[in-house]
Amino acid sequence: MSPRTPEQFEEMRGTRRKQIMEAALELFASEGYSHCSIAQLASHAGISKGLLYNYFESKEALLIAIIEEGVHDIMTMMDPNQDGILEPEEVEGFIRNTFKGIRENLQFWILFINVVLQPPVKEFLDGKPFSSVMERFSPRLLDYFERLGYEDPMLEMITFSAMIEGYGILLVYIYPNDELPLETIQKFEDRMVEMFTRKKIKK
Amino acid sequence: MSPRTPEQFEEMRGTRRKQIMEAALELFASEGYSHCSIAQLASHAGISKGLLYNYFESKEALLIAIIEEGVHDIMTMMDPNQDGILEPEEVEGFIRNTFKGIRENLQFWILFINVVLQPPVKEFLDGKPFSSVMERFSPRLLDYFERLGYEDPMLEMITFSAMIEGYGILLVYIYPNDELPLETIQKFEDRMVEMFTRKKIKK
Amino acid sequence: MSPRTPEQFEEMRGTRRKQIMEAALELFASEGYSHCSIAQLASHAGISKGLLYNYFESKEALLIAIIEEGVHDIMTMMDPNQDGILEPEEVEGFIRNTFKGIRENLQFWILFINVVLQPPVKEFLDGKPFSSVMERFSPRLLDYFERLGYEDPMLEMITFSAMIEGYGILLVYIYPNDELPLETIQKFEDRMVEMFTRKKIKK
Amino acid sequence: MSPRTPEQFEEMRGTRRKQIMEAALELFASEGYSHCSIAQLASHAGISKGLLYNYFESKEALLIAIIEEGVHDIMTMMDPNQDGILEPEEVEGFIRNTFKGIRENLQFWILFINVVLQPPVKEFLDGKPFSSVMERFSPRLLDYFERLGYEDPMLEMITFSAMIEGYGILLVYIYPNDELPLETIQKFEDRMVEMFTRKKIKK
DNA sequence: CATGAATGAGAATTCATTCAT
DNA sequence: AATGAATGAATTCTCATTCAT
Repeated sequence: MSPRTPEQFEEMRGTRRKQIMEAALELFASEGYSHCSIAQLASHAGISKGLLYNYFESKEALLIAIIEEGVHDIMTMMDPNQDGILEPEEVEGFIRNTFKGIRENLQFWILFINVVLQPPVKEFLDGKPFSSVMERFSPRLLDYFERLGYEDPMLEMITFSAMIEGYGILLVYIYPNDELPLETIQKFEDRMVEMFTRKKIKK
Repeated sequence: MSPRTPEQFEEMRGTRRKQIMEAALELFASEGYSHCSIAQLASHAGISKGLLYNYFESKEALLIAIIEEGVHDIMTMMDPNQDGILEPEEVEGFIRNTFKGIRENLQFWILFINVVLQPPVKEFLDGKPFSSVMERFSPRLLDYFERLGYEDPMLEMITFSAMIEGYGILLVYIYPNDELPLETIQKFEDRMVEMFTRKKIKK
Repeated sequence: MSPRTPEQFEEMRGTRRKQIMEAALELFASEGYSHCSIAQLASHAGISKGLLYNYFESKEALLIAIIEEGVHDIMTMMDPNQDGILEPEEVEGFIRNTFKGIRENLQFWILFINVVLQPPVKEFLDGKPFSSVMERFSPRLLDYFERLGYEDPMLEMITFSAMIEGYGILLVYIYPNDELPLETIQKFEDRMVEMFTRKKIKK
Repeated sequence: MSPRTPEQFEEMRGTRRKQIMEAALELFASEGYSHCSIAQLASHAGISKGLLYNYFESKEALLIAIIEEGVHDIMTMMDPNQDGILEPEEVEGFIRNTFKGIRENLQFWILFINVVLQPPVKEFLDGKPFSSVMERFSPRLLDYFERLGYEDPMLEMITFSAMIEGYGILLVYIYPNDELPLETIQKFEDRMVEMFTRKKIKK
């Protein structure tokens, strides 16, 4: 066997890392971060405790890596064009993509809101580029509602945010096992699009 | 010095219990349940570790007691008439009272959603009369939207629930320090009342 | 109500003390000394923890008091004439009384061997007049077997002791619930009497 | 430095386990189970507290492991041929081996009777193949005495058991420091052999 | 790279004993 | 005399992290 090239090593590392993160996400989401021991995590990933530390500095670092990656994935899905001025089609896209993202990464979403709502864990998210999915979006949304002539842009933004977050909670907490009819979900999306992309005429 | 009467002891116990629960709620909400040690809890309540166990069987039992009391308080506030058929005025009352309840027990609310979203902790809520604030309410809401002629009662209920939950999340997570203008909150409430208490004419 | 006389107080104290000791004996014997908490003991005696300390300095003091009284009772039963030279009738009496004593105070006996076999607890028995039921008896037994012409007095004493102790163990450990036929017990006694009270002719 | 093989790990574990059990036996026997703290046990075994839990689930599990092994050793010594019909030579072997076993594992024997006599601890021995050293032996002994023509087989078995148990107690409790002359011990054994292996002629 | 034995700080919990009333 | 709330030291047990091999 010829010795592996540096690139091969690098790729192996990447694969392993991915494998650990996936296993950890599963466990974190189903058991809760605090209840998972390193031993459990390692065994669930099929490796030894020592090796885990070869890839992640600490349990918390592993968590952060998972969150960062997940948020990045979702953010990417939400809005590829992050700098311009929002147009109704973009808001519609945001709504539909967000919902799709939540549904397709439900496990991650569970972990995310768990983590994000834990007061002491919140800290390490501060200043990070993802501290909230909505935060970077807010000013542009406000501006958007303003331009479209909504009477109270702030109210619209609150309603918008609440409906997005509330939908996520519902999915995770009230209907965790696909109990929500797809048709209803579809209608809920349509309603949001309807509510937040129609030009208003100020009185 | 005559010995204390059983009544005196009873009163002492009641006061202490309250005091411990209040201190614990503060700490749980600000630090997260897992991060609070018994030592911290006791010291924050101004008592010894041992005494805490005189009042609560375990850390978890303390948490449960707090949740039970809090849920009871909120439930009481939401709907005193729990059995009849829902009328629009009752739904309006429910909306306004729920919001009021959340605002006035914000600390409890923080703890509640934290707990309720932690997978392994969720279990001990199962079968309890409050497993979700909404759960008991749902069937009557469905019936209510049906009677009022809403086109898709299920969709209405989902929207309703999502807006309530989402509002709670917003308050706790996005605007934890009263950063949300009261006026906007007021308008959000009004909008919900408007959305869910107007009789519809089915096509 | 006329105030109680000092004698009445004294008697009350005595009664209470007795009551506590009896309750404690029950619990110690059934649960084991280490597993009984003061709270359990007090509650089983129908009094408060504080009052228990009014009568006994400590948990250990309570145990010692029980042991002392029990040993005294058994010793009294075994041999009222503690100083003279042993005669066969006395040895027969000793055997029969010991067995009777064990049977009639089985609960105490359980506690006694438990305590006596616990290495660290043994200490506080050292130097006490009862450190072993047999100890004071041994020299006189040796002398007795000598006088009766037994070939090896030491062997007889060992056999004698072993049979007494072994019988006690059997009763407690192997047949704790009166499973041993009275007839067999009777014959065992008779055999011991037969073995240890017959004059021997040295070769 | 190549990593350790599973076999190496296995061997390390075995050695450590043994070492911990031996240290614990010493301490349990000399201090009493209840009085030994995990800290003491670990320090006496020269390891950290945590490591002890790597090998034994709990303090009680450690005790049970020790008892099980010890009983197994003694049982093996007592009677390798566990199923056949008893012959006098086997009974003689049993007597001599039992005594030898007790003498050579005196420390274990001390722990064993301590444990076995503690009411609440007794439970975990129930149903175990060794609940009493004698228990499995009893039916065959009864049958044996019957066949040999002893007048009251039950009486013989009781006497037999009592002398064995009593001897053990004597050794531990009355003469813990080799104070009993070997010669006397020898004679006691001979006497038991004499008593229980001579064919009787029923009247 | 890979293992899991080993550590030790810290967590929850127990309980004999004290003490104000 | 009587109560049980209150204490805090000691105990059992957990687990993230290190390290020799």
